[in-house]
Amino acid sequence: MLQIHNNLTKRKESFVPIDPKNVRMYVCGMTVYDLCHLGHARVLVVFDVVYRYLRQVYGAEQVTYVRNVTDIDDKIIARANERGEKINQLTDHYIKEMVRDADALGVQHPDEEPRATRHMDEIIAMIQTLIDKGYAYQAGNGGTLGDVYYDVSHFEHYGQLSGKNTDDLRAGARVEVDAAKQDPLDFVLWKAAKPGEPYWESPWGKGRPGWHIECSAMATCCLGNHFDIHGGGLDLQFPHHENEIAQSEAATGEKFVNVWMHNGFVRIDEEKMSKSLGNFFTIREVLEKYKPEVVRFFILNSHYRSPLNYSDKHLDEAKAALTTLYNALRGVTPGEGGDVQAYTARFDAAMDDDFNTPEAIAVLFELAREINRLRNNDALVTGQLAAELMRLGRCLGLLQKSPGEYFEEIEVTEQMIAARASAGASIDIKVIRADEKKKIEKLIEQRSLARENKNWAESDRIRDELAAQGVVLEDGPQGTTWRRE
RNA sequence: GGCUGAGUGGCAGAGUGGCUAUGCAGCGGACUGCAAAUCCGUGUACCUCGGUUCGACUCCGGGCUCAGCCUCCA
Repeated sequence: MLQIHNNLTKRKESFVPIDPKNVRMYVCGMTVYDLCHLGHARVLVVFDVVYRYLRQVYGAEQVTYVRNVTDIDDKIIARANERGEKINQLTDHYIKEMVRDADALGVQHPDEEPRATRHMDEIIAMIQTLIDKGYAYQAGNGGTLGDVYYDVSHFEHYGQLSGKNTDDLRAGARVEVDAAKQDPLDFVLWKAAKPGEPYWESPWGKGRPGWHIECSAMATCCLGNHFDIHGGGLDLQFPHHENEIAQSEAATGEKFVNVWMHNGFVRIDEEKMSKSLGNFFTIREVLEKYKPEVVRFFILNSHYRSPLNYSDKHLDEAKAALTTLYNALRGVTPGEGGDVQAYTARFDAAMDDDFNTPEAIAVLFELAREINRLRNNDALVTGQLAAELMRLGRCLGLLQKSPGEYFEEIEVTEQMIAARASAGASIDIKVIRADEKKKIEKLIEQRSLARENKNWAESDRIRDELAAQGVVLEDGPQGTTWRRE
């Protein structure tokens, strides 16, 4: 049975869906004013795997995954102003870029991707409900008329998720005191628009939502007042998720979420990667050096709640490990059936244990070794094991390409295209790839001829020539195979 | 200061009250024209000090160290 570490109770618990016919999960997605960095990649990949596994357990049609986009906030306004763009020009652009990155990483699309600006009615309605129920107030003297705040003192369970109590929070020197707030812990639900700022009409005048309310509104709108899983990066635990609980439960009078999941940080040199520290890598930058599947493997080779240290060395290791896995699949024709239960069971047991992907990956390597042991003796069983390896890999979003695709695919650069264009050759990427492949295979043929004649010098020369292009040759009983490094 | 989480072999990273994680790198062997890939074999690993126990890396307590949250951040 699936066990999940619930951050609300700080314990691993058996996962019992509210409705097994409709398991519902909401994950806080991006605020779209810049390219996604590796921290975002981790959220995308981790919850993609959660989604895939839930679909496997409960059925593909029985899971609803919602990942929102926050497309209005102070940083977006600031960035749009810097660039002299309209905010939706900016946000549309970065949403596209985000989708590109997510697709590259093999992240499946959520069932819904609501945007804050398209749920303004629900947001305003929820704020109104909070005011009506006495959980929110308009700023009085000293505040900007039209600001609406959430009254934390009215919400009994405030601090449960983050393990904080309101007295400690008030005592903390870092809580900024704002004259408009009745209590320093109160947070803004609706911000009055300053001149020149984008705004929506509301009962409190022109303005925009505060940071947390949009998630409460979108989550309850898409998934109902009470749903199963809410996820996001650990840095959202406080105050964002704490405030979401306060808003949602006060407004609906129902429990908001059963299970809270937070993935750990990506670190660089033992320090959190973050925008404020400026020590982040964008997904785009990393994908210039490593295949997306390598990045995905790197992320999943650590448990989602552990810190993940980024370095080229670790990515190189991930690449080597993935190569081993794909090597096992080479030259094998997958076949159904066979006695693979032991592997399935161990893999599922690992996933059932709070999505223990490193343990699940270990099972993949054991399959690979067994395939390599048997490949020259038992084609039938080898094929069955290979099919199992790919099937388990699918649950992690790994090993879904053919080994040929994985090893032979070349990066077609702008320069290559330009060079070919000026030479009058086709600039169709498929044609370029085919041409490159032909060139390599021609050289391999020449080398095979040399080897038949025991002309080792020529044979090695060709091998070195290809190696210089990043092509590795492997001589086997069935001839020579090649792969790109 | 308050509150979390973590400290495992050369590196990365799971896990368990007594029994092989796994990967990368290393070493020895097989295979190979040589390689590569692969297979076989190989490494006195569990921060520290006490306690519980027949037995603890694994449970409990103290200490040390690291990271994070308490302010925007996935």
